[in-house]
Amino acid sequence: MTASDHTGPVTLEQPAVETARETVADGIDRDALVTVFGRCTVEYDGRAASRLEAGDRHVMCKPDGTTLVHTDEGQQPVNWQPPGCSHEVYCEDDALFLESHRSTPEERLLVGFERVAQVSLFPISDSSDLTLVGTEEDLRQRILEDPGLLEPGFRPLATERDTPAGAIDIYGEDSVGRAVVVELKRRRVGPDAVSQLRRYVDALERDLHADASIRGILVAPSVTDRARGLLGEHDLEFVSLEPVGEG
Amino acid sequence: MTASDHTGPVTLEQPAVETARETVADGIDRDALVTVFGRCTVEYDGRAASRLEAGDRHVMCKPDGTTLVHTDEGQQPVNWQPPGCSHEVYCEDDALFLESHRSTPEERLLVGFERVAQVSLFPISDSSDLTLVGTEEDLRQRILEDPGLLEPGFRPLATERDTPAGAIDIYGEDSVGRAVVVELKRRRVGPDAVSQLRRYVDALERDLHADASIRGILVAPSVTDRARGLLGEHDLEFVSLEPVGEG
DNA sequence: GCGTTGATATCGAGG
DNA sequence: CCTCGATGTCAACGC
Repeated sequence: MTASDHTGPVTLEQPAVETARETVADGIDRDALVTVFGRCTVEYDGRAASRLEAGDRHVMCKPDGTTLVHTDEGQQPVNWQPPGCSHEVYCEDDALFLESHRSTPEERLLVGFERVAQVSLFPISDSSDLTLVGTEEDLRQRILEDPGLLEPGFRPLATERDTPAGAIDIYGEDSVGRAVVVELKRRRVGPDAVSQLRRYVDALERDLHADASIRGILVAPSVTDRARGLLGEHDLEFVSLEPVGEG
Repeated sequence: MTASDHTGPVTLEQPAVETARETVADGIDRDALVTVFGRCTVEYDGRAASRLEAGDRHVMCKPDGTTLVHTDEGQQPVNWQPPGCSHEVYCEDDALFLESHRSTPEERLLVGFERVAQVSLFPISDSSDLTLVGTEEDLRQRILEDPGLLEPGFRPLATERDTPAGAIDIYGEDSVGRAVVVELKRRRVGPDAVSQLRRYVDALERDLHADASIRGILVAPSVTDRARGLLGEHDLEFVSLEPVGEG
């Protein structure tokens, strides 16, 4: 390893299409992150089908098989292909084509550049992990470490307890020994979460052949009006709690 | 307007941080799409909180306020900020900082480059619209144009019919005049869709004070085993249909 | 592979 | 603004 290994990006501006093709092919071959900017059309066919007429876009091809087509607006790419695809690049009729394909499901993305304004290759290999705080897992830990946050006398007995309807976030007992199903959400909840909790409570009642009713408690920072109504209809309860303290 | 307005991308390689700052600031000011590649740390604080240690990443700032931080892997950015944020750029301790901020909710993304390998400005303004086929809306149109696809004698009466639980995709009557609630899904469905349909049927029964039971039909290409079981438990029906014909 | 659920989901429509 | 549901959701984890 020498200092020359720290090669920076390679950039071509306004390249001829054949030059662009060679450079992109080389980048893909060397597992570089490749970007192409220029005027292009985009076609997708697979889980759905779409077409985008000519316009200026920024295309990124990652060594893991991802392709992203970005315009000047929006967090989401206007078109894309997920990881695991194989990239191909070729010229035809004086245009540069980037094609990204996979099976299961069968889908294909084709980007055709009538004009290439820039091609860049970025040597990149990022091993750093993101540390994230404030997830549903944090909320679970918070309750397991201090079950009294749910209600005085609550005792957790299991997490991820499986039922025919799916896994229960926290299963436990209240101060008088009644079974409790706890469903956690890291943010404000709507009707879906109530239905989900109801499914778990129903499934557990069948599982346990319970004579006494099982309590269901939804834990989240807050709840919408419609969801609160559903909670009442289904005899479910709500406890307000955030994933991190002092939030 | 002259031909010189068709200025291509501006690219700097291995710029000094102050030069990079000026160029990025100029790009943001001129509503260009700005990319910065180099070794950086990333901090986020808002709906959750996260930190990413130093590594090589590709950062994109869009004129609509979006920021995206991409590594060599994954379709999703490792960190980001949604549209509507304000970009800021400054130097401190010989490092280049990109800061993206918004309120409601209060959140902030800070990218600190200890080394900038490339800065690019892309002049871009894309007006082209994506045409997409194979959506839930296509499935609805397909049934409305040929209600017999659902079952012989089905008559649609309304779409988006509102109930206290939300809007029903298609409301209609079967061949003997019974009310039918139709829930559409463009792809294979799990338990959630069954619960959703059950909510709608329940809400409509209350709304209509119906003595006769209301039928609920889930329309999708296919259904998981667990969802099929739930359909049976809840007296709901399933019809297999895809968003596009000959799919 | 499929099934299920979480996510800083994102996005758009509607009130 | 908030609420609600679709998405070519994506991604992780379990089976």
